[in-house]
Amino acid sequence: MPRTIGSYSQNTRTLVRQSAERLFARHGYAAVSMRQLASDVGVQVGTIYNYTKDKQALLFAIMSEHMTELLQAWSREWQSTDPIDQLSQFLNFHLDYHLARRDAVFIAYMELRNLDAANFEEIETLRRQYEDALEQILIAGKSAKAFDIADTRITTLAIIGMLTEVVTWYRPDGRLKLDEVKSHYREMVLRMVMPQTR
Amino acid sequence: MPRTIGSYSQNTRTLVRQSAERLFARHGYAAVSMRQLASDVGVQVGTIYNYTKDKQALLFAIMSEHMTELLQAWSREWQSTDPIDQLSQFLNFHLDYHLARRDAVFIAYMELRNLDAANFEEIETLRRQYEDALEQILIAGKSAKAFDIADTRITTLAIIGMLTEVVTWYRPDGRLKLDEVKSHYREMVLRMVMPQTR
DNA sequence: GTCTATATTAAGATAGAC
DNA sequence: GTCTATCTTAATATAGAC
Repeated sequence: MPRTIGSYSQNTRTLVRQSAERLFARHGYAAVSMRQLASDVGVQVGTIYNYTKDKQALLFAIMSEHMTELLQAWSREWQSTDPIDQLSQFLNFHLDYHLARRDAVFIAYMELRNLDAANFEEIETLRRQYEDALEQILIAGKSAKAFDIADTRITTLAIIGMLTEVVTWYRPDGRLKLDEVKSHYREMVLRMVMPQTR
Repeated sequence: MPRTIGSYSQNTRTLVRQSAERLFARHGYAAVSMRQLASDVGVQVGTIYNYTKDKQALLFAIMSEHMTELLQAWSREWQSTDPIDQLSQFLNFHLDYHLARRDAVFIAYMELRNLDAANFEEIETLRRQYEDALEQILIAGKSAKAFDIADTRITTLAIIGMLTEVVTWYRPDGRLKLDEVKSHYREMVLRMVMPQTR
């Protein structure tokens, strides 16, 4: 039987990337050896170096592409001009995207310490851009008096912290369905930012 | 000049512990070698093994003592019976305690992957107890109709996620004073749980 | 593109002298 | 209690054959 083009066998570059992402997320960058990675891919260690300059480049590629794709995906996603809708869209987008890419997310949050100084700066810039995307929504909503927020920066960080924490415990077969989780978070975040009469 | 008892020179056991906590927090458990640790303490590597069975025992001791002390400190702290006061006390306590012990906190959140299975279970149990301490406050407040909370477990995790995230960015010389940070978070959390008329 | 073999360095841990 | 010396294993990375 002839090989179906590009279907049966993934190329090694892809496999290296997938294995690295999974292993780094599970055991941590520093704890994973190039031999372990090679064994997981199913090649010998020398082969890995055909696809990456060194171990650091592998980590940086994973984090950098993750952050870039995250920013691109959000820029494609958002459209509404109503502050509340924008915020809801962001919450849904963030949870969907992060839960679908748990390994990359985990790495992006946990492995900052293991980046070279130059690589660290680049990733931090991207992360900052993502935080700013949310803060812009809060700022616009505050100007329009749709939101009542004392400090948009703090609120931005609080919301992202609270949302990202979901990645550490959510399981598809857990007590709550994803839609329930999303609606709970939507309610909590809206309460945080909407004008109140207490 | 005679040595002042217990003042000038800390004993090696203490130094090993302090160095390990700082180095593990900065570089990650897996990335720190016993030689690096010894050098930081100012002894040779053989000496380290007079104070720990192995590297894993060092990590477990740091995490286990941190979690135990955290739980003890909270049990000493809380007293009020009014739900809103209890929650405010928890927020203040959590931020004060976590910001004062950033290294241990960082390790306790980042290095779970590097614990042996048995050690992991033990730490998870302690962490769960701490989460439960907050959830008990929310449950009691909900029963007393002081709080309006759809799902106390989700709200517990959201609050802890949002508070702990502060550790990653707060700096004593930053834009906001600690008291300002605390009051912003108090406001956000109270909005999340208080009955609303929107 | 992958393998084997190897260079080099460093890791965790222990034994025994002082 | 600390040091030096050492065992053993494993790490990153490269060279060169197939």
